[in-house]
Amino acid sequence: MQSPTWKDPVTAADRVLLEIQRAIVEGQIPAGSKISEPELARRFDLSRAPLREALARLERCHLIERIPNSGARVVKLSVAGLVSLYQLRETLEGLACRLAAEHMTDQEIAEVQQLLDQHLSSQRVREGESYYQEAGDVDFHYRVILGSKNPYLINLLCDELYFIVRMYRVQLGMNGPRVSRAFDEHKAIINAIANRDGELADLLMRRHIGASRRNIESHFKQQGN
Amino acid sequence: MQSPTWKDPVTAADRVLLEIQRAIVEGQIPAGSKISEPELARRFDLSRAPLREALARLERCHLIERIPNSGARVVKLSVAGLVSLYQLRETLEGLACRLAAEHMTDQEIAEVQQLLDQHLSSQRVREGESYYQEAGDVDFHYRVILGSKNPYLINLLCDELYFIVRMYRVQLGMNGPRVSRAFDEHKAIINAIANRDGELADLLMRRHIGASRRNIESHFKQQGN
DNA sequence: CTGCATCACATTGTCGACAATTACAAAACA
DNA sequence: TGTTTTGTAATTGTCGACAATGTGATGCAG
Repeated sequence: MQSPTWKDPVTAADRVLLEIQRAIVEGQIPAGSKISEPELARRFDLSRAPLREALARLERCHLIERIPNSGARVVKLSVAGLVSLYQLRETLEGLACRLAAEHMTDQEIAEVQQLLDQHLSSQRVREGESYYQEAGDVDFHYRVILGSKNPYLINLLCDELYFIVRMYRVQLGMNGPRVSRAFDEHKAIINAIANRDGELADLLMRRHIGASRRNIESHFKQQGN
Repeated sequence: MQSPTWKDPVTAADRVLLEIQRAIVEGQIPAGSKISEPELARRFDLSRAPLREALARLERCHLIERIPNSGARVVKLSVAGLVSLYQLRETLEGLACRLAAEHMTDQEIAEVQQLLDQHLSSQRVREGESYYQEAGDVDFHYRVILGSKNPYLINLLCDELYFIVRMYRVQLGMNGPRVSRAFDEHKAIINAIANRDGELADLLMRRHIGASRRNIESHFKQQGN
C-alpha cells in the first residue's frame, strides 16, 4: 500500500529509501543493529550521497538514530517506546476524527462506508488472510486522517509515524486477531463522523487505538522482547 | 535560547542549519522565495553536501518545501496554515500537560513555579522588553513538554514544530501584548499540574494556546498577509 | 594483571566535478 | 497573435576521492 501523500520515487534516493524502510520494518535489518554506509552503498549499488539522503529521511520517521561522527543505528523496540508512540497516536488520530467530522464531504464519508462493507465481505471470504486485514485497517485510518484536511497532521501520521507503528506491528507478529472487533469499531467511528459528532468520533478512535495498543503490549510482554 | 534536546553543532551542516533557520524565521530569507543551493553554498562558504544535509532538516521542521529535480522554496505563511498548526499545537501541548501532571517530579514542578516568579518580577522591572517575555514563554512551555517524558512528543514540539511557530510569531511582530495575562495562565497551568490534575492542565493549556492563536490571527488579518 | 597511552584502521563528513533533469527563452508554425 | 517546439543555460542529483573524526587493538607503565 502506498500513501497518497507520496510522489512516486523519481530519484535514486527515493527508491533506496523505500527498500531500506521495508527491510527495517520487516526486521531484515535487525532492530538495534548498526548501519554501515559503505556496506549499504555496496548492497544497493549506489554512492553514499543518495544513501545519506535516504538515511536523513529514515531518521525523520524514527526508524534510525544518528550520532554525529559516529554513525546510525536501527531503533530498538521497547515497551516504553510503544506506550509513548501510542499515547501520541491516540491523541493525534482522535484529533483527526474531530476534524474529519467537520471537514469531510458527504461523498467522502459515503466512500469510506462503502469501503468498509467491501473489506468486511472480502474478509469473511478470505478468513485469516492477514494482509488484506492490515491493508484494510491502514486504508480506513488513512481516509479519516486525510479527511481532517490538516496538512501538518496528515504529514505527521502518514509519513513520520506510519512506519514505526508498522514496525511494532510487523515485528511482533500482530496480524491475526482483533479482526471482526476492529471492523465494528471502524463502523462506529465513521458513523459518528457521518453524524458530524466529532466528540464521539474522537472518543471512539482513542478507544480503538488504545485497544490495539494493549493488544500489542500483551504480545510484547509474553515474548519478552 | 537553545533547546535542551539539541547537541552543540559539531559539524558544518549543524552550524549552517542554525544560521539558515534564523535567517528564515526572521524573514531575512523571505517567505515563499526560492532557495538556490549554489547561492547559499557561496554565501555560507561551504560545499553543497553539508548544505543539502541542512536543507533536509529544514524540510523536517516545515521551514522549506522541496520538489525533486526542481528545488526548494521557503514556506509561505497563511491563515489556513496558522490554524492547522495551532490546532495541532493545542492538542499536543494539552497532551504534554496531561502527561506532565503524571510524570513530573515535585522538584521539577517547584522549579517551574520558581521560574515563573522570577520571570514575573523581571518582567515588571523591564516593562515592555519583549525578548525576555518570549524567552520566558518559550522556557515555560519547554519545561512542561520535557515534563511529559514522552520522547516522540518532545522531539515533535521542540524540534519539528518550534521553528515554524516562531516564524509566525516573529514575522507578524507578535512580541508585545498578552504579557500579564500569559503569566497568569502559566501559573494556573503549573498549579493544576502540581495538583496532579491532568484534565484541568490539559484544558487550561488548550485555552492558553487558543488565545495565542486568535491573537496572532487578528494581526494576520489586519495586515492582510 | 590492570589501566592508560599510542597507533593504525575504519567510518563519517566534506569537497569538486560530472550527469540528468528542468526551466526559460527564442524561434517556427498555425 | 497565440501556441508549440526546440535549444540553451542553470539547477539538482549523483559520483569518487580526500580530510576529519571516532574506534579498537597493541604495547607499555604501574
